[in-house]
Amino acid sequence: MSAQTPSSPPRPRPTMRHVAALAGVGIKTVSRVMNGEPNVSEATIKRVRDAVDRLDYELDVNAGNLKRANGRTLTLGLLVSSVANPFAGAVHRAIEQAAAERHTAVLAASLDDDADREEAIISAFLRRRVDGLILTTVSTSQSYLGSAQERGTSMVFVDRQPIGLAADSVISDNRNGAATATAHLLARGHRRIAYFGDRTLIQTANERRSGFLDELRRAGVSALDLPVVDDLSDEELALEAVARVLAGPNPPTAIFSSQNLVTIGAVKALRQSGLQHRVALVGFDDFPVADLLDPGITVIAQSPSAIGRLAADRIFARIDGDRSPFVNEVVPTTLIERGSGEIAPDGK
Amino acid sequence: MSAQTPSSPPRPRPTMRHVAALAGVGIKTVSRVMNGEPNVSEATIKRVRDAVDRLDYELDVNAGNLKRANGRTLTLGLLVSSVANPFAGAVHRAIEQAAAERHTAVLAASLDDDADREEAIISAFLRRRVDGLILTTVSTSQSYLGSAQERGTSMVFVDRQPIGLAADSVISDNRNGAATATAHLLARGHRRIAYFGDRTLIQTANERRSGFLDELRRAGVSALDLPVVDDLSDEELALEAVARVLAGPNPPTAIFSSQNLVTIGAVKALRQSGLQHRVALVGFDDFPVADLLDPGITVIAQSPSAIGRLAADRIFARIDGDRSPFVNEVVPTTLIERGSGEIAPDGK
DNA sequence: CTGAAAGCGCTAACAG
DNA sequence: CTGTTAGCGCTTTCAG
Repeated sequence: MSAQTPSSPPRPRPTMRHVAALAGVGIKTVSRVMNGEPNVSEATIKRVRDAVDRLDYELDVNAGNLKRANGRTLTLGLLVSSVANPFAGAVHRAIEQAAAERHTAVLAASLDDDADREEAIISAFLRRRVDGLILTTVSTSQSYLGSAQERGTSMVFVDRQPIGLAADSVISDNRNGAATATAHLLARGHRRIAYFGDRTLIQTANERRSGFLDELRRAGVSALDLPVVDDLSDEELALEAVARVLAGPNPPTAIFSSQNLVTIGAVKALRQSGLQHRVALVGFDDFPVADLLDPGITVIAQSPSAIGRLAADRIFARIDGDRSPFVNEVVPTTLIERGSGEIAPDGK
Repeated sequence: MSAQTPSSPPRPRPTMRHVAALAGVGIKTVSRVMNGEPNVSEATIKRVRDAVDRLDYELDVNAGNLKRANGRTLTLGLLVSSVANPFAGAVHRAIEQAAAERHTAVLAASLDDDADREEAIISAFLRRRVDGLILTTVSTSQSYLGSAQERGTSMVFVDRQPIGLAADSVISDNRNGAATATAHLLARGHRRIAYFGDRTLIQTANERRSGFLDELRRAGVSALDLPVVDDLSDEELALEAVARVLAGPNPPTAIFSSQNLVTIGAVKALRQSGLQHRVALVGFDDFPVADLLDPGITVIAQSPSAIGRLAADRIFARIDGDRSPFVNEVVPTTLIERGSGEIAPDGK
């Protein structure tokens, strides 16, 4: 056990030369052993290993990649809305798992829907020469990534499609998911359905809104006089907006909320008005213990881990040289009935 | 907008030499401009900038760090139980925020409480020459980190204290938090309190268990015949264990659950037995919408973002050369009353 | 204010 | 099977 105080000047870090000297071999032989290359005798391997252990030597991968032929850094850059967000966490987890199998490390960063920081964060990844980029972007164009792409940095967009750039992407079936939610409410007889959505600058929010409106049109229900509220960026705003609509004239018999925090805000507003068992609610995106609420919350669940896995598979295929045309993979959503979405227009 | 198919052989990436040639200056001048060093005329700066823009040049920080005096990679390695876990996500977020202010990137990895992978993951960080390590470990000794520490890799342990190694750490006040929860139940008159805990190999689980037992002792309540169940590693196991205890002879009038998933398992078990309004429950660690359940779940809340911020502050202080003695920072917990913990022994 | 030379730690290409 | 030489892209040192 070391002292209770940090060791003063750090002890110098051994290099391959030190290992080579101690083992009495050439530096290239050490390199061979460290990288598991063939053509080294068992005896030599052992001598090198011993020297490595004695010195506690750790290979410097950054130095190696400088000269290495393919220039791979075995590092991925992941940009998500926020690493604290459960959806992003699940995506991250799946990517990390796939990356670990390839001895690849993951740099993660949060964008917080701040378009101004997007380019700076990605630039930081690029300066580190990541092999690939997995991105959830918010700015209005990703064309600035064109040259990085041409230089061999693979990239796949997650939960977003790139704008002004051709690239792979993996997204939830936002439009159909929202349509399914809407159809579910229509099937129960609802005609007065309110929509509460996230910021319209976010692509997925727009898609979900479109899915909602599509389905109404398909059913021949005019959306003209239905409450449609956008830009609900947090629970607080959502609660207020839903409460206002519920208290207004001609209140809706059902609600479709396009995002997690909006759904929770809606639940709170319904409770405050005592309407949680009389007004139907379907939310987009599942959340923990949604089944333990009263009523249980019916949701359109996404598959974040499937999205992460697909994104990882895609990027590694590209890194491995796949030159097939870009694809947009659409991951289906699932309707989970838990009670809130099955309330009839008359509150039964 | 580029083509719908990836560009065939990647176009070569420009280096400083290319920029220097195009700008008609020496390579060192480009270096000065890219790093914001002084002693370059405005005119020269502009010519370099123009060349950089024309070529879309990005500095290679890995190459630079090779020769750079302090050898800083501006990279941190973060090891958590799982990046998909909300506690870890909040810690990560806070660390990332502090890191961004210092232009430092964060490599994140999940350990999944698998002691065998711990050393391998950390070794991967070390091979990338991270400036610092922020770690949630599970193995029985971290003495293998001694040499990395002596060589100047800063490290702080989060949610854990290192074993066999002296280093900084930042943890929740697990023991007092658990004692507070127990005292809260004792104060309501409960004497028959059951404990349900996570795997005992996890340090925090042990601390919480100790806090529970401490407080009983302090109150003169024997824990000998109280139900104490450990090693509940998931919701399913917790549900079964709680259900079994509730159905057994002499069931408890109150429950203390030492972790998130255990708490949720307990909630489900109580519901299944219809006892959610008759048996008190206090859980360690808060979770989303705990206030929307019926009853609301009383918890001992941690401050993951405070923990992350403190850990980041600590590691950056060390990276900046702070040589003061190692400290263990203990972050207080907060009791949040929501109903489930305020049920009296007679179910009122 | 600017640039040439040396070399960071490693791997590629070769020669033995 | 092993070692030597060159040089990855950059920063340092030092001379202009």
